[in-house]
Amino acid sequence: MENEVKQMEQLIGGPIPFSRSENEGRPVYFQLARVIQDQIEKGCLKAGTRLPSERKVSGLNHLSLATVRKAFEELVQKGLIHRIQGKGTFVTSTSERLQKLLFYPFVTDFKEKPLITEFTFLNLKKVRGDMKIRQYLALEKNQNLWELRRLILSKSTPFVYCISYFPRNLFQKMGKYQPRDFEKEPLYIFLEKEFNIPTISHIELFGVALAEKNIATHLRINEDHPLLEIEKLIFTHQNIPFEYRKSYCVTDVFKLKKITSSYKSFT
Amino acid sequence: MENEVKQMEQLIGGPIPFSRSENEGRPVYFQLARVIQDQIEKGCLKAGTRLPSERKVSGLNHLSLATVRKAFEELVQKGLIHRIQGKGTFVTSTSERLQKLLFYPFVTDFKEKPLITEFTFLNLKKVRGDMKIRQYLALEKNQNLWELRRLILSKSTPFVYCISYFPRNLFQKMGKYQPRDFEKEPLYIFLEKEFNIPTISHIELFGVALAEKNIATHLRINEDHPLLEIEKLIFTHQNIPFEYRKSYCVTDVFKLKKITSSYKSFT
DNA sequence: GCTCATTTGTTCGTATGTATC
DNA sequence: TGATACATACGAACAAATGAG
Repeated sequence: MENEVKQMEQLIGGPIPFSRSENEGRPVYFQLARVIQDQIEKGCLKAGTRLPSERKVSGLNHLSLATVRKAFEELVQKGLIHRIQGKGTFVTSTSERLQKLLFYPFVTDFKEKPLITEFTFLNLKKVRGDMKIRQYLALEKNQNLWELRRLILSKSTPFVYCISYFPRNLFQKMGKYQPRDFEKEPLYIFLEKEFNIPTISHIELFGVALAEKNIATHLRINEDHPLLEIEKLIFTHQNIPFEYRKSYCVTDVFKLKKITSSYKSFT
Repeated sequence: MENEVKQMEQLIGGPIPFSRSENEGRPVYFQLARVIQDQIEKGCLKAGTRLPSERKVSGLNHLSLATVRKAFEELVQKGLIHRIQGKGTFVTSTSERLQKLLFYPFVTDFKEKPLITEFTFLNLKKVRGDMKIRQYLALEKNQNLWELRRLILSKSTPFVYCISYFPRNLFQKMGKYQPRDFEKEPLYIFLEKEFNIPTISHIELFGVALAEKNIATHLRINEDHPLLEIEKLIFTHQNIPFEYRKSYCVTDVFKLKKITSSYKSFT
């Protein structure tokens, strides 16, 4: 514990890499927030680690408490850190950040709770991938991909067939895991824990597709059955894409639910 | 201008309906924010109106500037108000809040910009509506609905068929508008301006449907063509639903795009 | 183009309350 | 109980943007 805090002091408690004379027009709190965010994005500050206290940062850097506070609040708003009264300030993990953001929230009706789902590992192999996918993931010529196929079930009934692609250079040791490892927790939690790649944002494209034979078999439906097709590109810090995913969903009974709010609701 | 501010002072610049002795454990800034939010939700403070300045609220209510500031910041985070240096603090309108939240952002690819779309009015009539819709919109027994049908086009090609339902009691004079009124701006802007009902949040259910004859004709496709079906329930303040919408989208060329971020990106 | 009053934005300092261990 | 850390609240000063004159 003591050791962790010591380490942080060197990073952001010590001399912060900006001087107040050449502050480039940006306010001090903004620059401080930037420096801390950089540490988090570079992976120096890992999920769960405690930052030094307001007072320490304020004292060591000759800043007002209010300034440090404002910098911290910036990062709280972004979901990068969270603060617990009496305990301290901590780097937020992907699972904490996405706790309420289910990737496959299927329901029968607006007011129903999402299905409880389980994943089944089907297949993991090395592939080159077609041009489109390689472009999405910004691959170099000599780089290859992992292709991961999974099935999502509810009460033992499969209803989503899911193909994921990952750049090999970011996930070199992915081949060493057991099928079980891909099934016991959401993938983005697995990826943060094992590869230190947090999930920050994603873009989805929704369309319709007809089931081809292989997929139809796994989903226990007829060939050419209409399916909800979702293409998803998933990003880590600094808008770097690390996964392209294609999902085929049976929506005869359950439908995919998305909630959008223009602002945080009152608590 | 002077008159507007005067009016506000009576509302939130005057004696605020809480006394510091019986503050119920909630912090002062929180109670102040709550009072202002109530005024906005009740419609007393309409979109675009200016609130009294920090100093005025602070002085008239014997509060610290920092306390008023924190209350205002709460409401800024929620998107209810926005502040402009040198000008003042203003109630945010729906169109400002949803400016970047397109309802039908269709694209050919992840990186492409959304299609420019136009709406065509098809039909508006009074209906009773089936049980399901009446439940969604929490209708009383004697209340009826408006049914609005529209077509969404891009470059004169129709690709979304859209049926909306509204409770008649909230939109009594809807029948008096011309088709043109439904076509010249997004519906949520029209509804805020004409009926003073801001759009705050919505829930969507995504599924697949086959085109029935009437819809297929309008969309210029074959019957039973597979379509992306979106059911949407739209809410105003205090989670009150005011529209149920069903959209049928042709996704052969363009796909619906959704962006999800676990936190605000840096600017 | 300039000045001045107004309004929000930033930064400093201080004190006290409250949760955690 | 005490030490630590965040949360709330107050007061003050100056910077920066805006708009009216």
